Amino acid sequence: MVSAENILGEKKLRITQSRKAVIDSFIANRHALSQPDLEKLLENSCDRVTIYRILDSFLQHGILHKVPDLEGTQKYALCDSCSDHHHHDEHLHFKCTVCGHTECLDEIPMPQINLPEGYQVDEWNMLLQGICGDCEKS
Amino acid sequence: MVSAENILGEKKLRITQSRKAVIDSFIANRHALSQPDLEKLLENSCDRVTIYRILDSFLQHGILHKVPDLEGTQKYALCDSCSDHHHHDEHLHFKCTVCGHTECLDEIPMPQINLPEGYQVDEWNMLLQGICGDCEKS
DNA sequence: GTTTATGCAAATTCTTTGCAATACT
DNA sequence: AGTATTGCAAAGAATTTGCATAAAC
Repeated sequence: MVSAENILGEKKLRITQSRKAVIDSFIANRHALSQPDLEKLLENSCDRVTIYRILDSFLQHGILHKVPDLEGTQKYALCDSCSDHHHHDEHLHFKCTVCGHTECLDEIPMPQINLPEGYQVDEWNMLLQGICGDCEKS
Repeated sequence: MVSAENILGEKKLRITQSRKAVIDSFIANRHALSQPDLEKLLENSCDRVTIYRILDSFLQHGILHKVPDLEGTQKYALCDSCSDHHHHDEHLHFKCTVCGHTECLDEIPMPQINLPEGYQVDEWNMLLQGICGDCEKS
């Protein structure tokens, strides 16, 4: 089981209340969160600006990765196997148009793609949109 | 050859200076553009707010589609075969980390993906990032 | 005690809305 | 002429920066 302390300790980052609160939000809500989402969740425990800075720092240290979205505001999710400055989030993202949540589908392999000559790919991101298993039942 | 007048005529939209200017920007720059990009390109020919409204209208009429991006500001590109209210942009997007441009790779087929039971997909978007053919040469 | 992170204030950028004036058919 | 689009003003979000205070090691 991942804990905020574990994650911060591994990355040799100071264990602060704000950082723990941000990580705990991602653990509790299993879907991707934006800065405004976090601001609402944490309005009593930490400042708006602090959240921006924590998100930046977590991106750099491979604790969070960016999640593609077509709504304008950037979303983030916990990394599974990212190292500093290099992300290895080769997985799919699924956004449900009913509940609005975006989840990482880690277990599904990324498909093979043949690019034209001369293209060099470092990172790839995929966003599927539709109705998730939970929402379809209701 | 596509022209702004053709596109607007087909969609039965009024042919205005601003709309032509927006479409011409997309034709001239072959990569995806954001509202701020357009605002710079068109600062003498049309108003900031007008650009937002044109982008909305073009999305609805299938003239433009959203392009996934991890930088926060939404990007748009010309649709190839979209109809009103339903987009068929099942193609890849490639963002070059050197020149910063995102292009549509229409000729590459979207790979097949097997989702878990109960997921229903309406739309899918893919963003590859790396170095494009042009930038790699230099 | 030293260093790093946080909070607050303020500025900047991005986006939306209302309404009167203008341009299009 | 009639209708749809635009421009302007202004408000509301989202994001960034600087600096003094507070928390972590």
